Amino acid sequence: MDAIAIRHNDEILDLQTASQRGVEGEGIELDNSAESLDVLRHSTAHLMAQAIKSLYPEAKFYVGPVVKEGFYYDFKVDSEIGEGDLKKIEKQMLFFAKKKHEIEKYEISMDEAKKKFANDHLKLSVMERIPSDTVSIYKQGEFEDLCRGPHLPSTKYIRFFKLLKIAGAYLGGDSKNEMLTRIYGIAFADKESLKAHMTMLAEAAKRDHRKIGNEMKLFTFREEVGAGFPIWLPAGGRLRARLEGLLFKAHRKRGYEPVRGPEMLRADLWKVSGHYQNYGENMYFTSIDEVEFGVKPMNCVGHIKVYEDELRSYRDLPLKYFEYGVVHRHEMTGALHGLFRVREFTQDDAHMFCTVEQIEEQIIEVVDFVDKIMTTFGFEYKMMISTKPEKAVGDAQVWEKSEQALINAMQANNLEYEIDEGGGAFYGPKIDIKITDAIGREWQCGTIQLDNNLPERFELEYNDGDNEKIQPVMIHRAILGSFERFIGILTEHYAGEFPMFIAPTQVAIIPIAQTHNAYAKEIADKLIDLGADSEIFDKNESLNKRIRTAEKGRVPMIIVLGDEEVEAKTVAIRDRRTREQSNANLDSFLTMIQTKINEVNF
RNA sequence: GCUCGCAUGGCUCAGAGGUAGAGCACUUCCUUGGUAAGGAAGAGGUCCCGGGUUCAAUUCCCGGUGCGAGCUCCA
Repeated sequence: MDAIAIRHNDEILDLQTASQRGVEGEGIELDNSAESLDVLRHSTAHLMAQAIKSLYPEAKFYVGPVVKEGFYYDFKVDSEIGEGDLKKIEKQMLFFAKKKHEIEKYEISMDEAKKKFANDHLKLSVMERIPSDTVSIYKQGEFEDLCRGPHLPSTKYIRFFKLLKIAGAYLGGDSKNEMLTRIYGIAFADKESLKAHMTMLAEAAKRDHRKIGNEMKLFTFREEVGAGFPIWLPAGGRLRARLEGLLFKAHRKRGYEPVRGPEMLRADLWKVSGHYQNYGENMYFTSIDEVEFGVKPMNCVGHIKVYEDELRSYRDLPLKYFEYGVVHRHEMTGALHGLFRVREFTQDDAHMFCTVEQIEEQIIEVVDFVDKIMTTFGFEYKMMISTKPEKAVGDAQVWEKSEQALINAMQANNLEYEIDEGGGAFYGPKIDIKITDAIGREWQCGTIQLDNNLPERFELEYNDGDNEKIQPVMIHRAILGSFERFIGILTEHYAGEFPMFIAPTQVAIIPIAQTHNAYAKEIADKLIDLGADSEIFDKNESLNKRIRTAEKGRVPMIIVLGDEEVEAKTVAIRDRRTREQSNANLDSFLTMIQTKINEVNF
């Protein structure tokens, strides 16, 4: 296979640039490696621009970068372009690809470039952001574009691509600027990968938690209730309660104490914490007896008040408080999205107060906790450590020690992690947990954040062995993040087919005729004693209909009861997924359910 | 918050300037069925809200609210 680019001193250079500079390096072939796809997608974006230009000669182009999920190009045309035009553009792209245009590169000075694109205000504004004196132009056929590359040697390599969606986007991402048209697309080195990607997208749409949540009656939203305020329906309530229960026990086992702060606290406290000044526009305020109150957007202040309830000794530390904290945040309307982004949600929040020396062991413990939970749900995950940003508060030494503690914890656990330099919060470094779901999508859930700021602001302290007052370190952490978001992710991860231990209903019981109803009820009662929820499908409908209804309800286990079962004290088990049937006696069935429910412990 | 689009029974959707329809779900009756839709009858809608145009608006226009896509934001 031909090389489409080379790696030179850790830099990816296209062949045009390499020959221009007269350098050589390890060849990169056209495959689905990250480097290769980068080049391919970048060139596909250009091919799209070429196609658009030929269809809409007045088109002006802004930027067309490669992003995580493909590429896009922002541009402006006079006529309206809609979803339906994508096919047409794709066709034109194939036409140019088949022409096998060589992609040439040449450099001109910034002044020349400004002249060249004098009547293209979009390109001019791109150039304003380029500090260098010369710019490069890439040319394929008639089409030329200002670009830094790297690009393929020829359009002939572009074959497996798809334009995905069309949307508006502001010039430079600033809503004060004009709106451009953006088309997103994706490209791969081979047909199979493109197909797999398209299948994944279709699968993702099928798994949309808003759709499944509606079908399974997990939750709903109502216009009259307000945007971003979810309503939990009974089935969702059961699922959520199971999750909460499991997690509660897991916290207790690890020495966390349940606490609870009020929903609203006096605004003065939010001034002390700094939220009033820095997060105020996301908060809801009200006034009670002429005193201003703020509805909590976070739980830390409440937990600080728990800490302050007694004089603390180093012997007490670490102190670990947890709360399923209901918080309100004023998210922008455009950001709201199902359960993923709401204005009221419940965090599985905890705060640890400890000494600087204890940071590392605390982190290790949390990381282990995270591992337990995420592997139970079948998520792969990785950690991202974010270090000190430009704007930061606190002692430089504490920063350094904190960051080192995070890295040590990773290494001690042999965990894969990445570092986001300067990505930390202003008050401390953090670890974010990114999970990968069943169809390969990444989600950010948990986070562990060290905080030197709030202990300072609230003047927290403990007495050390010499009876000196020392400021404790505060660690914020959430593992699921929020129940809302996590249940949304779980719904998509499992496509609604929740495993037994969190399913809203564990067993569907289908008595064949009315004479079997008593036996059905008897089993349902026994299941409740085991902590399992069941639903009896005894409506006046055909057996087939009731089995179908139970199947569509995504209940993990279905049992059918008739004369034989009543007589022999057995159940006929139907596996929802395989549609296979088996028989078991009642006791061993109950034991099996109990085992399945209890086998999960975080 | 911004741009664009959408809003019709519980759900999924069709429809027209002259006050509405389908499927599923629901109710009642018949059917008592052994593993993915048995049959019949029936009930149910201020066509999101507020203005405007019109003899007449659910339909056209404006504003609001909610939802969707994207941007932006995310202590």
